Amino acid sequence: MNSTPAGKRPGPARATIVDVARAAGVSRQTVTRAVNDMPGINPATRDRVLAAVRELNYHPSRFGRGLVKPSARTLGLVLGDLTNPYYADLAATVLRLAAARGWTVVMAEPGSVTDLVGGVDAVVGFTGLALEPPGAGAPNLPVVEIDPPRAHPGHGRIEFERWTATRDAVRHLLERGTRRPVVLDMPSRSSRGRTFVEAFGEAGLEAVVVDRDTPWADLAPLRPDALVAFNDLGGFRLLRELEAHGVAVPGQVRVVGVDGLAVGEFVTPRLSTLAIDLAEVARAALDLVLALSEGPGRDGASELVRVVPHRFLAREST
Amino acid sequence: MNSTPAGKRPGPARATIVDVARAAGVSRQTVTRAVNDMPGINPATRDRVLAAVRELNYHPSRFGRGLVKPSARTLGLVLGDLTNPYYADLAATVLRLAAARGWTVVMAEPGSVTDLVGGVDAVVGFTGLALEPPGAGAPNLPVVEIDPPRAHPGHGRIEFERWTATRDAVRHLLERGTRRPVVLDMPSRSSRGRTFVEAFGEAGLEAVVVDRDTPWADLAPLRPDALVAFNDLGGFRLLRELEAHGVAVPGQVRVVGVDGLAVGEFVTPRLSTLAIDLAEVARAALDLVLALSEGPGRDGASELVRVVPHRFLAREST
DNA sequence: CTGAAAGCGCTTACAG
DNA sequence: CTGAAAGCGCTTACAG
Repeated sequence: MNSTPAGKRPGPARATIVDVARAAGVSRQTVTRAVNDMPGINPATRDRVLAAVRELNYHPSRFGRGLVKPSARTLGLVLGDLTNPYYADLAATVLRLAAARGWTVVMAEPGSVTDLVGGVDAVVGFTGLALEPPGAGAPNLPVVEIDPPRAHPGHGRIEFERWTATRDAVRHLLERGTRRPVVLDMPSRSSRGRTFVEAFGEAGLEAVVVDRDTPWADLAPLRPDALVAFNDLGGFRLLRELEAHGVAVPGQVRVVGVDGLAVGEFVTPRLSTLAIDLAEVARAALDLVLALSEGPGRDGASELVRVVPHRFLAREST
Repeated sequence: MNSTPAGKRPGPARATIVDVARAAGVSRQTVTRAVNDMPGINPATRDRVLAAVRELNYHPSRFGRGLVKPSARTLGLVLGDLTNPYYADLAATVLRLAAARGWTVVMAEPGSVTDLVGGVDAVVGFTGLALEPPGAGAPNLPVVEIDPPRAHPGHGRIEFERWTATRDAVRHLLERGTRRPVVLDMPSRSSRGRTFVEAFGEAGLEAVVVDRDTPWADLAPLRPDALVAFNDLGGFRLLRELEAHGVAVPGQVRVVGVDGLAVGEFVTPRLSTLAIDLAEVARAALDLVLALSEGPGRDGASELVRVVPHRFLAREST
């Protein structure tokens, strides 16, 4: 009498709208009306349907529903290791903002971005170059990249403005007597590192650039009086090493980080840093994604970029 | 000749499998074969189809696909504010493990858990009591709760074993001369707080319990010589306040946290803490979810629980 | 207030 | 190697 194999069910098969309709003795769309709280349904009927819903433990399939109403949007959030509070803080804000806008958020690491394609309606994050899908050409999705090493045509972009804050930091360091600054950077050189080197240059100082993970043992021979860490986490590491070696901070060596992590308030001495308002980054990224998702004409390429400024936070380590 | 409204398209409508089939001059299932890299297709045909795929920027709808193959599983991860490294670290591990198992992870905050119901195939996390959906009865989903305040029938559960580590911590504190311990806890009293109070009791000491956010100004009158923070973040806060007030740690007051955050290594003095292996928690939770998702018989309720032990990490603050 | 029909985009047997 | 048919679970007009 029905199309299912009949008799014993193979397992805990989820109840469908048809099961509920049958149990309540109504049609499928009456179930829809009751479940989705739509008008034009007899209260008694609704109650009967909801009772059946409860009884059968029915939950609408997201697939069936998604097929029909394209409104349920899913955002792919691509971030580095959440173990780094910088990414975690950003994720926290994006999550909150996305939920407020009715989006669902799927998380992925840069390595598994391609799993996202086809599963989400838009992508936000530090996608890097991992975005190129293997076989099927570039994804048609709205993509917003945060602080990408280089612009990607067609993608939205959140750019970090570092000049003002970096100059502030350099001026601050100079005022405290810095003469031999060392900048710790990635082997491939980052925008943050270059900006610091240039700013020092403007001030008449030539900064030495070394690898971001260089231990103090290898730093000491350079006799630095200021260390620019690659990020706050690196700054924490430096602070610890300096303390272990009995080097006074900021007395002998000043240390500045980049990111503006909240935990920087808890280390000793508290870490001076180039902070960025992660909430603003998240907000800008989400706005851009929305614009890309809905806006039809993409003529003004300038529309695709949002700029968020850093600011220098002088705490105790400088 | 086709069923679409014809003529001008309303917007950037996504290409469907039918569009690709028409463009490549093949049937729908040949497109499926090419896109999903299935056997039994002429290489030339496949190339032609893939060319059309690229041209039309086609990506299979996750809804159409999901409707047919129930294999693409989605995990709902419910955690508190990722700003707390404890949750962030856990999220990082779950993400990695879930990806390895082929699951997609949707994140939600405890407040918006109900958005998840119907959108995911299982739920893991600190769901608390927020799990009760408003109208539609309890969800039929496999649910694994992490360290829940109380057991929830039918749900899987990751339990934290605190006794051993707590006794170790108390013994350690006593050896250092602790006589007036204060435990900072939630107003509603937590398992961690109660365990400490009992362990101190076993050792013949009566611990004073105060609110987790009590400032040092209100703590000082109690003349404590050991402070058990609610978690590591609270421990950091205490460390800072103590330093600001010129109180020696661990000389005058010993401080111990709970969580075992990696950043605890960077504060001064480094925070002693009750650590838990978050990777093990994540692994246990995922295993349980898998068992609940597939295992048919739920007779042995003992099967639904996994226990993960804390261990005491003596660092510098005690 | 309620229901019969059509269709969303895809895949899985089943024929050729 | 390729295609016609059926169906996954749901909602949206359209009739009654």
